[in-house]
Amino acid sequence: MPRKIRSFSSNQKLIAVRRKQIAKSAAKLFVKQGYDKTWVREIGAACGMSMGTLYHYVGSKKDILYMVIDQGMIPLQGFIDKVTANYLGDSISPAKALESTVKLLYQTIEQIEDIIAFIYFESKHFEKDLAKRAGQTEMQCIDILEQLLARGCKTGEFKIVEIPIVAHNIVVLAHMWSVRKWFFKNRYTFDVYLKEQIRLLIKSIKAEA
Amino acid sequence: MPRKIRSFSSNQKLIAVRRKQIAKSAAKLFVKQGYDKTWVREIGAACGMSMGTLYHYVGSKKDILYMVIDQGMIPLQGFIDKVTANYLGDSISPAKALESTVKLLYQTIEQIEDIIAFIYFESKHFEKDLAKRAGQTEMQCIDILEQLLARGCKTGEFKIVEIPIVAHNIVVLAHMWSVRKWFFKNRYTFDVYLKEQIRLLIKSIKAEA
Amino acid sequence: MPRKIRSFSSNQKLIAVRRKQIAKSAAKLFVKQGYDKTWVREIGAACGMSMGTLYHYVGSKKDILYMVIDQGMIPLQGFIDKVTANYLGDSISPAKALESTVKLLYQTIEQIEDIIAFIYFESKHFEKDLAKRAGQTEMQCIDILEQLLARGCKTGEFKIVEIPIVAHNIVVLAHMWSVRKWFFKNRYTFDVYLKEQIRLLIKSIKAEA
Amino acid sequence: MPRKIRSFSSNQKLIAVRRKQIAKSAAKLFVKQGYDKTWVREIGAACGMSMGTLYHYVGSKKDILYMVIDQGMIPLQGFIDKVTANYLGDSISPAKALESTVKLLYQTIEQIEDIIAFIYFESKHFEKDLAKRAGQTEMQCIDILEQLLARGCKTGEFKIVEIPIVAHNIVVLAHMWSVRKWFFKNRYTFDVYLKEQIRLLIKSIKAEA
DNA sequence: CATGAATGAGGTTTCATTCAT
DNA sequence: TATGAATGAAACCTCATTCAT
Repeated sequence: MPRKIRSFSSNQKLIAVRRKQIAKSAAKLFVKQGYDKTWVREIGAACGMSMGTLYHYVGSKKDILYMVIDQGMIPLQGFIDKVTANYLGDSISPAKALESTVKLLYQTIEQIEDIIAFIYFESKHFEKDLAKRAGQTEMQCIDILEQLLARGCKTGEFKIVEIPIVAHNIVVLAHMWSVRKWFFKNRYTFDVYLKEQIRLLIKSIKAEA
Repeated sequence: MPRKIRSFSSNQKLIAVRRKQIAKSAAKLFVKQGYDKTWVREIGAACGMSMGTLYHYVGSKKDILYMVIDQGMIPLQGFIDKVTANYLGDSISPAKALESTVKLLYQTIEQIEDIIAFIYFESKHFEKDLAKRAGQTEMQCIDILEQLLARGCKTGEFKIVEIPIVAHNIVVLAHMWSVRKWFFKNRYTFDVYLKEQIRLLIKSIKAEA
Repeated sequence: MPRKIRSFSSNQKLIAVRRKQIAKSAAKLFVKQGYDKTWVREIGAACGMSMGTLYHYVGSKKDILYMVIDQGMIPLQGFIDKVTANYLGDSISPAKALESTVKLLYQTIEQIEDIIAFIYFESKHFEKDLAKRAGQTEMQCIDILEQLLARGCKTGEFKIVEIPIVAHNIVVLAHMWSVRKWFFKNRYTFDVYLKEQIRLLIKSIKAEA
Repeated sequence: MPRKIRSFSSNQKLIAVRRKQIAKSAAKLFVKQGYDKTWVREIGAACGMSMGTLYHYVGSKKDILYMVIDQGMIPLQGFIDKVTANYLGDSISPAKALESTVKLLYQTIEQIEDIIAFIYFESKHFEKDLAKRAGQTEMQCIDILEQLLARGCKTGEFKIVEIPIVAHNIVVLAHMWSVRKWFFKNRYTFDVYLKEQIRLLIKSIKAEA
């Protein structure tokens, strides 16, 4: 259920084009400066629209924020779809499926690392509505991971006491690559970080001989 | 080196008392509403001071923010001191020392969970100065953990490829109890969360037989 | 090198118009009430702009002060140009040239008497930058007078021991018509004041037979 | 008629002592920073009184300003008395009397140059009442000079068209040593300035042979 | 007689949104 | 459909003065 956004235009195609332009420019600015410190005027300038024009396609600054978050979540939706299609079935071993899924998750999150960091730093200022929207996609990711972990436990490959905690850890540690860049930037490449986290994860959950 | 804060009073004891009152009230409001959305007037009202009075003990709103962060860091400093005194020596086995330290870290962070969450959500808007101040304490925690992990590797109890990543994970997952309350609140008690994270940690790093 | 002043408009012509309006209204108010006791709100009201509008064409109250001073200095710049063009050459006798120049100087200063008085009363509170800007124009006037006086000394028409003091006296006494209106207003017309000061000046410097 | 200043004390002697302390400290601060930018708190600190104590001897910040100006005018009153006693009679030649008087005037004003500059820069902010008070002393000086000049005209030593203008010039140029220090400081000593101004004055008014 | 903690009205500046052209 | 000038509420900080002790 997308947020209803006011527009003074009736040309649906044009609306879509303009909104995508707006969201793209706004995303960059929001990420760089934060939501509050970005002026609508700046967003307009960044996408070559006057303020009047911008307000023809968008009802408020909040609307733009919603658009940015929604745009940002698209790759994660892609991740969910892909995993659901490929890794949730019984055809692959749980360990393999988990590893592939985690790898894909990390890569997806790295793709949108700016948005991820932005959400961490600004979500407090989100209205309930928006926070829930951002949280939902994430919950779906956790959900998928829980399913994979559960399957591994059932087959005896994994031994886990609290599946939600493990699933949650996976997601959070994927986020941290973006959120705590200041710590990792000069220490590791993404590939090393990913490989190491997967190693630790597997070791922590695999059933012992 | 504490930040120099202006005061119009010369009664050091009173200054300390008032500032503690201010920091306490401000912390609550900052955590609830964010820094920008909290008015100085509100802080004054919350601690029963007029704005004029408040500004006798504090030079600016920024000063209050510094005080809040500094106050918040005190328990963590205590943690650092305690661990340095008790667990860094050779008298205890690395595994025991690590477990005690992690437990203490989690408990300490839980104590100041509001501040921790606040820092996560607002640090992006902090001035360099303040960000560094908040980051420093955390780096000290990571540092201590790295030492403990290194000792465990040397004795052969642990087997770790990238110590900084493990240390970092420990701290981050401790934070997450505060930052992502919305996820855990209705699922686990703090004790279960703590116990489970420790179990996962130990399993992920212990040398295999 | 004019001060860079922020504006949110890109219509240069409009900016110029609005700024002139603002400077004009502000000048009146500054002169009447002083800088500190004039509110930006008042300036806005005086030129029919809301505060928001005013701040579209001006970055700060200080900017307005700069504009007022710069506007005020324009006639003096005109004076300098005119004298440089007409009276600094050898074509006119030094006495004639001096007399014409002083007359023009007095008339110019009378034109901007409000600004002159304002600068006397407020320059102490100006930032270095602005004080220098206001002082520079005046130094140019003194400089021109020194040249004229020096030429008169060379031709033997004048006999002066300390040229800078005489030049300085000329400028100061021209200012005084503005600064000390309370003394002269009910005693003399501008023309009598001017004529008399010129007479005294000439007598004080002319070489005796 | 001195301004009536409120006091909570009834010990007249103590009142006088305290007020003198206050005026002295305040004068320094007013001169250095201007009236508005000097806090009552600062004045208190500068003369070692708490704000409460200060307000026992003084009714308001304005009162302090009055005291400072009145204190500052005392040397000028001395000048007036001395000249009245010594130079207004017929016993000395007008030229001699004028020269001595002008010299004394310049010296007196130099003594209180800070206050003189302060009055120039701040008098705009004075209430009518105070402006008049400061102006009155000055008018007395001008008056004395006018008498001396008039006598010289009567004896035929001077030839002056507009006596008030000359008298006024004398006073103003004496002030300028204080007000425009930035111009003279690096060019002349006080003695040279004084001597030169007297020479110019005499030449401009003496009757020709 | 002395103290200094408390008060609170008042001025500058920001920036999302509207609406006439 | 596009423009951008205009609006004005809202928030930080200052500092003279009072009054309980």
